[in-house]
Amino acid sequence: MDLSSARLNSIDRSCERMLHVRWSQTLIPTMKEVPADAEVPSHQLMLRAGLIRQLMAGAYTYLPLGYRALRKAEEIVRQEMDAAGALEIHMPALQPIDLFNRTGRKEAFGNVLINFEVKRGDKKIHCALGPTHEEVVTDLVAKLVSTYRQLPFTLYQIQTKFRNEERPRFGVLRTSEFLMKDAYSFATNVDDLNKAYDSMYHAYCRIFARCGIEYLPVEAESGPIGGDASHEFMCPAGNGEDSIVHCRKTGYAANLERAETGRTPPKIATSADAKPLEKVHTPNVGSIEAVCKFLKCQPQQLVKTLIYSADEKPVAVLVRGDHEANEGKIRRAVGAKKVELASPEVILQVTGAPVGFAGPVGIKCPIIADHDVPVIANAITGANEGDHHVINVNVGRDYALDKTFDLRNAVAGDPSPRGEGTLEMVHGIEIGHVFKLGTKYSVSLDANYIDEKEQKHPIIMGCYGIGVNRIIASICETRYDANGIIWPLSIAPYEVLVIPLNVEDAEVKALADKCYNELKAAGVDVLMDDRDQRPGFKFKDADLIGIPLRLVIGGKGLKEGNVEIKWRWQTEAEKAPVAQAVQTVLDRLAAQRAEEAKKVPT
RNA sequence: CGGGAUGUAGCUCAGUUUGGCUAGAGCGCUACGUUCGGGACGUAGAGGCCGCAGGUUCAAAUCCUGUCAUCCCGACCA
Repeated sequence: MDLSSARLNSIDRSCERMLHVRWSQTLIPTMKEVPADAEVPSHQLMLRAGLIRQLMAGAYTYLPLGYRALRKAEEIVRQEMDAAGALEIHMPALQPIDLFNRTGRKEAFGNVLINFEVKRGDKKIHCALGPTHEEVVTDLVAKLVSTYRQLPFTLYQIQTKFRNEERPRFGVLRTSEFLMKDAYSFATNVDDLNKAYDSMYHAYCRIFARCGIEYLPVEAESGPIGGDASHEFMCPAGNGEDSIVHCRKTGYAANLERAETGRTPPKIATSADAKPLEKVHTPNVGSIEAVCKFLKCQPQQLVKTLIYSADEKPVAVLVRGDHEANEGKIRRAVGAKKVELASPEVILQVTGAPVGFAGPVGIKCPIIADHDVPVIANAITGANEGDHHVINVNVGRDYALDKTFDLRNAVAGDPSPRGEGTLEMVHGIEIGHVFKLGTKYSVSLDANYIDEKEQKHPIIMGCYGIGVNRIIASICETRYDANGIIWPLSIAPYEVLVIPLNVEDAEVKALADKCYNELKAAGVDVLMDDRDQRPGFKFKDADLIGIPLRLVIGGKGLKEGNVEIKWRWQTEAEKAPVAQAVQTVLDRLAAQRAEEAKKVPT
C-alpha cells in the first residue's frame, strides 16, 4: 500500500468513526434540571442536551454532540461557498497590530480588539487576535494582485474570531470567541462587485434554508457606497438582540437603523382650533418624561426639538415626543456627510437655553421636521429659555415649515414603504451579513491593480460573514418543545437514534445491533442508546437531545413482529415489520431530506 | 462602564434575617437487591477550603470590610 492510499484509508476510517456511536461509549452529559445561569431557551437546551459547557463568560466548549452539529453547519456553509465559486483559505488569528493602525480600526474597535505584546528576544511584537479579517486579506491580496487580469475572485475561510465583548450574554449567542465564515470579494468594477454580492446573497439563502432556519434578509445601513449595499440575515426569535421592521404583506424588511416608513407628507396648515400661545414655568423639567409628568400631558402632545450638528452647522430636528430621531435619515435629509448631536455650547448659542428647553419658536437655526410634527395641534415645546416651555404651539402661526421628512425610527403600525401593508417590529438574531465595502481597505492598505491602460486603481471589495455558532444557537432558540431540541435532519448531530428498550433481552439487543450495523453500513449518522436504563429515562433523553428519527426496539413490539419509528416532531410512532425496519428508516430519511431540500432556493 | 441579583455536594436549592452541637434535602454518582414501554424502589455508601482574603467574636456558611466570579437590565456591538 503506498502512502496516498494509506492516507485515504485513514481518512475513510476517521469518517466512519464520525458516523455512528454507542451512547455508552461517548460523552453526552444530559441534565434533567435547568442550570440556574441559563435564561434563554438555546442556552438552557444546549447545556441540558450536553452540547456545550461554559469555560467562562463568553467562552464555551463544544462537547461531542454540539461539535457534530457545529461541523455539519460548517460543512453546509463550505459546500455552498465552494458552489458559489469562493476559494477557501485559512488566515492567522494572530495578527500584527500595525495593520489595524493603518486602517484606523484599532481606534474604531477600541476595547473590543483583543491585543497584547509578546516578547521575541529583545523585541516586543504588538499583536491582535483577529475580530475579522479585512486587514489580513486585503494585505494578502495587495501583495498577490497586480493586474486586472487576476480579478475578480472571492476568498473565504471558516475560522475562530476574537472580540472582547463588554457584555457576553445569552449563552452561545454572544461570545468573545466564535466561529465565523468570512468571505471577501475583489473586483475591478461595481458590476463585478454586484455579481459577487448577489452570488453570496443567494448562497446565504441556500445555506440558511438548508440549515432549517427561518431567515429574513433585511436591508441594513449601507455605509460608504449607499443604495442597496448591505443586508443582514436575521433569524426571527424572541430573544434576538436586534429589532427588525417587517411587513408581512409586501415582504419589506429592514433593520431599525435603516427602515423607511411609507407615511405620506401631511398638509402644513395651522389648526382650526389653535389656542393662544402661552409660556409656562417648568423649573428643572428638561426631559420629555418630566414635562409630561409636570404638565400632565402625553408625549404625543410634545414636539421634541433636537439640535444636531450637520457638517458643523447647527440644525433643529423636530420629532414627536414619543418618537426617536434617526441620524441616518437626518443626514440624508440635510445632505450632510456627518451628523451628530450638538454640544451644549452650540445648543446654548442657537436656543439661548441649556439642554432640554429647545423649541422651534424663535430658534436661531434652520428647522427640519418629521411628517408627524405639523399635525400636532396646540403642541408643547421648549421655550428656548431655561426652565420654560411653551404650550399651544401651532405650525404656520408660531413657526414656519415648507415641507416635512421621514426623520424618525419606524414604529409598529407605520405604513410599509412599499405602498401597502403595515410595519411590525420583530426581534431577530443576526446570523449573516453581506456588505459592499468599496475601497475603504484597499485604499488604506494599498491593494491596487493596473488596468488595460496601465492606470492604477484601488480594488473594489465586498465582505460577507456568517456566524456559524449562531446557526446552531438559532436552531436551538427556535426549534424546541417542552421536552427538548427538535433538530432539522441536515444539522442534527445524528440522524437516527436506535433505542433498544431492554438491553438485557437478547432478542431486542440482537435486532438493535443488526439495525444499527445496517444503518451505519448505509451511511446513516446513527447513535444507539445501548445504556442499561429504564425506557422512560431513555425516551426523555432522546427527546432532549432531539435526534430527528427514533427507532425503538422493544419486547412488546417484537411480540407483534414490529419496531416503532417516530420523528421527533410527531406524537405517534409508526409501526414497521421487523424485516422492513432498516428499509423503512432509509425511506423515511430520504423522504425527509427531499422535503427539506424543497425549501432551498435553486 | 452604570443599575440589579446570586455564589453552600456534579445539578437544583434550604440554612444567613436573630452567630452556637458533627452543614442539610431532592436529583445524580458507587455497590447489592427488587424492578423494567415516558426521568422506578429499598438498603448501604462516597462526595463540602459554605467563591476567595482579611476582620469582629469564646464561637462565623451566618456579622463587617475588601476582592473575585457568574447571571439579568441598560450603554456598547467592524
